[in-house]
Amino acid sequence: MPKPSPQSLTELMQRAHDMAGVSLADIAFENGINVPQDLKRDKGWVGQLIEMELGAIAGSRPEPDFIHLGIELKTIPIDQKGKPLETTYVTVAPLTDIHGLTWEQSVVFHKLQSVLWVPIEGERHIPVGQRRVGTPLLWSPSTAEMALLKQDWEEIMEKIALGKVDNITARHGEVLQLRPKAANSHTLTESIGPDGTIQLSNPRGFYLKIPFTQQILRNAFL
DNA sequence: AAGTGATCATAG
DNA sequence: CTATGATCACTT
Repeated sequence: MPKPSPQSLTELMQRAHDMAGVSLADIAFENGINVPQDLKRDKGWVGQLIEMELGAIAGSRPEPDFIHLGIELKTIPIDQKGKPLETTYVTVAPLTDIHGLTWEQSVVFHKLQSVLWVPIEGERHIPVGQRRVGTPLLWSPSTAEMALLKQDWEEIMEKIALGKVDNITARHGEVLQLRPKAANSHTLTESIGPDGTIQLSNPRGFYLKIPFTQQILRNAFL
């Protein structure tokens, strides 16, 4: 029995706050879900579990989790100090038909307009079921954060447009980086080649780097 | 230990 | 394959 989608921001935040301090095993039990021994083969398990508990719309549509509220849900694994353990995936990167695409039109821009961060204990020595949910945080980028994101996005997209996608590494970008996003390194998708024609490359995705998300969480709890 | 590149499951 | 949800695991 799926949970109904929250009808207001207030209701969503109320539900999110009610999860704080609760273990994943408890939340899984409530939803009739089994807890995996580890996340090696269940990498998206925590995210799916929280989506279910909060009543997010299921599916893999390229839309916000709470479309009617314009809010994107992101769980983020943290250590005991509250520091993120992993980078945060944002979206796949368009590698073709990007002529004239602006930052304001980009999927990254829209996805990060309003994000509900749900920190989850993520250290590997803690059994998955015993990991607890932290205090939720509704975030929208500040002017400064937005400027950093825009700058990185524009630099990365310019390289893609110039046919240099295969030369871009995760080192590019201060807060936003481009990394492989595929089943494996042999997966191919169309991209722009050095000569301007269509070629094949490993699909890429945009990720938020750890120091950036760490600041977001830190600012909220200071 | 941090950071980058690779990978896993599932829905459509 | 694309897009959703991310974490794994090797290199530095």
